[in-house]
Amino acid sequence: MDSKGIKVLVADDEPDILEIVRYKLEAEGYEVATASNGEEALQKARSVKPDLIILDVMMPFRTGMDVCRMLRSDTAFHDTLILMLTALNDELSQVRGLEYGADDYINKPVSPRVLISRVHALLRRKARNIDEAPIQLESLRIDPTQFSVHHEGQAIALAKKEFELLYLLASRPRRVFLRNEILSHVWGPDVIVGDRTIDVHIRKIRQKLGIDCIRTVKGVGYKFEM
Amino acid sequence: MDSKGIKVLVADDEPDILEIVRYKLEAEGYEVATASNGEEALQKARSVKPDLIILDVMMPFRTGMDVCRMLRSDTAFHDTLILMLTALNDELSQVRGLEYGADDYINKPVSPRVLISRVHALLRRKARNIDEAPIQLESLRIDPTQFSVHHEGQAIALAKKEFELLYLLASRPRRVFLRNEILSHVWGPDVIVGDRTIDVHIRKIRQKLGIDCIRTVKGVGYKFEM
DNA sequence: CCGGAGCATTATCAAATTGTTAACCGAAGC
DNA sequence: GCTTCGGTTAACAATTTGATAATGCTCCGG
Repeated sequence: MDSKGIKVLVADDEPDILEIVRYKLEAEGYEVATASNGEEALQKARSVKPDLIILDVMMPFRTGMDVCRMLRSDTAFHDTLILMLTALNDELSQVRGLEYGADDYINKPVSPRVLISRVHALLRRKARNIDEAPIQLESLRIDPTQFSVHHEGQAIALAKKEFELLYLLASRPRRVFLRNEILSHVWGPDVIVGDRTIDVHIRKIRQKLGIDCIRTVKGVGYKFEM
Repeated sequence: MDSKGIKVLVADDEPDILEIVRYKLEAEGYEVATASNGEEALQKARSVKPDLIILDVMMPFRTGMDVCRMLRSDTAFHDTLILMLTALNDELSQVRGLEYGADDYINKPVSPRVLISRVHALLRRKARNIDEAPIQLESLRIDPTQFSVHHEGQAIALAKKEFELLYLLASRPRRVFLRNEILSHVWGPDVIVGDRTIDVHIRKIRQKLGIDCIRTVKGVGYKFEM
């Protein structure tokens, strides 16, 4: 239940890899910025203020480790996640990446699947630690830290999946979420469930909330709108 | 699931694997073409124009990576999905598969179930290629992210086809779109529908919008103009 | 004025999509 | 072990959408 306006900066000097990673991340709903060298990565980090930075170790102008170290010494990036991509079996850089304060690192070559799942994991971790922002929309309050939903002061009990689904939709009011997106965010990227499963959960949410705030966009998906 | 008219090309030099994959894919309703070496894969790709190509890395005449790279350098295959089958633990080819622009890859041996689910996932993503740029023309706002149209603040509900048609026209104001162009963009390149179908949708849009912003160019097509 | 070409409109029907209910299954609690 | 709850699925109902046919309109040339 993430990727509401979550920004990821990807820095790699290989244009192809950059594009594939961008594609994959965007398919998961993240906002993606890219940089093709260390210097650009620093600049973009400052202008974009991403939640997560994926850094290739080997880059022109500044190495990923350089960038990592500089970001970490800046308090503005204190809780920005950094994921390092290290060269094949270059264990030394793993160590040093860690020393410089990366939150995770992956050995190249890396499959897109693995990368995405690590990204998810990192962001989930961050979300838990830092605390996810409660959403307040008119009289409806959705608080992920308490896992609770209140409407006009009344507590409404939602089951886990129901809550996650509602939280996803409400995290970006009026944006349409395709059924695929919903599946991949609430159920996970590779989970296969039946076609009617989403509907049923939507129905339960509508039923329990008692207010009409989830719109069906036929042939497309669902969106939250008060 | 639909998978109507979706074409998949499978290239592998193992006849048994080829047949199993073909069988599974056809059972899912895909149209399947096969090739048993790299050269043949290239030819078939050009003649069949598949939506997705499954490439074995190790093939005679041309390796899968070779084929992948050649296809990617051809603009006609720019948005053709490529799924690479790599030998077990052949990590090097993973990297290179990525560099050459495969959209995903799977390590052999692969279970048919997994293969099918990856294929589904890839095609779903492709299907969802909404251009995410909202269009704002005077008091009319067309937002593909929200799948919504607003005129002077008022939301106007359009059905999917109507929305896509309007979005196409509005994406290039004052440019005339021929009926063929409209058909191939909104309905797809190979869909055959009657002559009056476009008219009917145009009418519905005009009706719902309430403003006269779609001009008929007799004998030619339609254009958007505020 | 007439007739045809091309488009607009409307009604209608089939297909696609979603809503709803009930039943099932497994895991967590009692 | 029994019960409850959440999650999933299946089956069917309800709704919406898209496509077509039929008909009307309008512009034009003859």
